[in-house]
Amino acid sequence: MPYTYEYPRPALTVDCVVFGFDDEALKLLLIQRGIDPYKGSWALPGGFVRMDETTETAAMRELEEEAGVSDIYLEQLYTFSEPNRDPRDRIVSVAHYALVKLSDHRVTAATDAEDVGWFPADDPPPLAFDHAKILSIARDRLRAKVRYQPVGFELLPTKFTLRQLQHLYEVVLGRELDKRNFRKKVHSLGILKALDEYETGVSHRAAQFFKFDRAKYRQLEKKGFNFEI
Amino acid sequence: MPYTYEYPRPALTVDCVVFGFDDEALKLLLIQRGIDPYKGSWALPGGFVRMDETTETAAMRELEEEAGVSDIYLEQLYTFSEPNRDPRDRIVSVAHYALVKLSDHRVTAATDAEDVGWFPADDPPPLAFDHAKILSIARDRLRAKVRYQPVGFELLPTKFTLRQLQHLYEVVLGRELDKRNFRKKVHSLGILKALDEYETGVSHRAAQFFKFDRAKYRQLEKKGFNFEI
DNA sequence: CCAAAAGTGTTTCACGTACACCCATGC
DNA sequence: GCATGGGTGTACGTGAAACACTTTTGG
Repeated sequence: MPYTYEYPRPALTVDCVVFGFDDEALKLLLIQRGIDPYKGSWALPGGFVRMDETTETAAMRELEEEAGVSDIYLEQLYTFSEPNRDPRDRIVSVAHYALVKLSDHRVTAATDAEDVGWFPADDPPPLAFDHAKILSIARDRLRAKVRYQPVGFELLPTKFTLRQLQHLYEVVLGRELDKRNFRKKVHSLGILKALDEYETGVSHRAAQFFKFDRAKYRQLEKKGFNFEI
Repeated sequence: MPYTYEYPRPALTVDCVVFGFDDEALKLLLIQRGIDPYKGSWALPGGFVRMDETTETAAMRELEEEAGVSDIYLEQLYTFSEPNRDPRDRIVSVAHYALVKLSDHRVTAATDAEDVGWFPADDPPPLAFDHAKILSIARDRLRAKVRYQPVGFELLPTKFTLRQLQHLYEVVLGRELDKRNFRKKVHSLGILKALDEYETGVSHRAAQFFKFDRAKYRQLEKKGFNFEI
């Protein structure tokens, strides 16, 4: 125990709320804890912050280590500091939230985790610590953010149909959208590029695939927009 | 040095960006550091988080201790964790921002502070550590928040004129607003109560005083609104 | 030919924006 | 009486919202 300080210090951890989308529902990445406390419970991936990294770096590292997930969109959410949020010790946690393309990420359990998996973000299993509260705040943030930032796209595969995009917005916002108004709005933003490719093997008219216009997408990300649909 | 741990821990502090409004400009509360590092420099008020308090509690306590400011609106802003942001040690800081009625708060220097004062938020003196960056993020947040939350009111005295309210919005948003449209919008929100009181001693028609309808104000705070003016 | 989803325009209404004059008060 | 800011209404344009039918494909 070589680390000694004049005053007591809380331990500092990160937790990650990782959202994915599978064309049906919004999913949440959880790990099953392999150690106490809450051994066997499902929890948000996360861990201790090292002395040479920012919390964002720590969050990315933990996701890679615990779930094999890398190269994702991630940002800071909120810092949770209630003195008794962890039964062991005073632990302050900086929560982050992340968006991934589910199709690109096969998850694999690793250090400190017995298992890892995707669960419905609106109906997860009981969570360890105060993770249910963290999740709730992350859902609110995603719902708010989707209205003025094109973050929704982080959740879709590179090529996608307008139906997929609309369904994603419907799931995140929790209500149905009008097809014509949705398409009008999305096209008016000018961030989609139509591909010369269509769905195959569907028993109805094949939908066209789209991808993003990266330049315009970044531009819009910066100045924000108003998705009032 | 009685506090030892198995792994190294960053120190945890809070910093506070306190905004005030004096009918002219947006002001910022700063303390002059009485101890090294950056002794003599101006800095955001703040200090170490104790083991039995949340960061919000710590922020309130430090404001009371260092500047004699209490009973204010305060919320968490962002956590800064760059490993070299403090030259002494690895210090992670949870920044908060606060809004106060300038007229209600005479500030007084105290512990660890040589002096304390209000400075123009858009043109402060050179700041210690990474506090200029923290201030910049706080200003962005205030500008964004004022559009969908009635936070502006936290900055005004209990009784105020529509002119004062409009001027506050002009200062925060950084542009002039149309008087008639502003009044139409504010009245349509229904959160003001006209008082039977008027300015005195002014060499022009006396303006009417208003205060908030607390109930409707809280309601609107919860569900947000759209101040697109 | 039937089921299933793709794709496409127009009308209506709410709200943001621009804009000019009379009123009350102190000096 | 004049300088100063308080207080008021209307017309226009943009953008969100509501809404129905034809097209394509597989079985």
